[in-house]
Amino acid sequence: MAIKLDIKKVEKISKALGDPCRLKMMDMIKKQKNACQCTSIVDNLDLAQSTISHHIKQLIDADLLIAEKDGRNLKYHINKDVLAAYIKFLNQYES
Amino acid sequence: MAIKLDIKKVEKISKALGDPCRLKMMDMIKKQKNACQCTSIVDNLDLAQSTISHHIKQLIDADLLIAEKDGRNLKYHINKDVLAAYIKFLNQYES
DNA sequence: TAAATACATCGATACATTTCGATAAATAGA
DNA sequence: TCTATTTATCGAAATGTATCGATGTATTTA
Repeated sequence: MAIKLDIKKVEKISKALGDPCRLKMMDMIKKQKNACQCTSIVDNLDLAQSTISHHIKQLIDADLLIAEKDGRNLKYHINKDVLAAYIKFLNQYES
Repeated sequence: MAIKLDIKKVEKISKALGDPCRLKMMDMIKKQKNACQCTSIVDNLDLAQSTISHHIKQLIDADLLIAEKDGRNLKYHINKDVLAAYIKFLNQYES
């Protein structure tokens, strides 16, 4: 079933995507077959671990990422349903 | 020809869409057949004219809106090419 | 030409976000 | 159980954004 986003949610998703670090994270997670650990993000971006954690939280709060426990680590993957809903919302402006 | 967005541009567009006032403006402009004057936005949102002007500037700087002179007024309409390119960028994350 | 209208710009203030280091919490493995 | 590892949280400092009122600029119309 398709998700329907309200305007508040669209705002939150847009905000989450409006930062270079978070866009890079999305890229990394996508490239690593939609599963990526926080530690490997810390290794690849030149930011403190607490900062990365803060950014991930925002992507999760926007429902763009889903976290999944994997032993001691967390693996993240992209929430395609929400992304699709966001794209659908934007498509509205195209017609 | 299709527009290709770099990451900096994607960030800017996302940021522009990450504000409730600006989303409302996009809605208004869409509903008024993609052409809308600043004054009518001021009438509909409860914000000072200078604030509206500031928001419009950001949508224009992100190339989401195109301004067009219409006598003493400016008319705004949505830049569908840029919107399409933004959507295309996001689609990347879906596959 | 003068007045009115539409929009932009400026400076100030309030609010939000980014970033860090320090530290806490959870858990895997010795 | 103890230690090391992974992630989250907290408080503080720096930076960025939203908002306003006042004012500037351009243009239409009286």
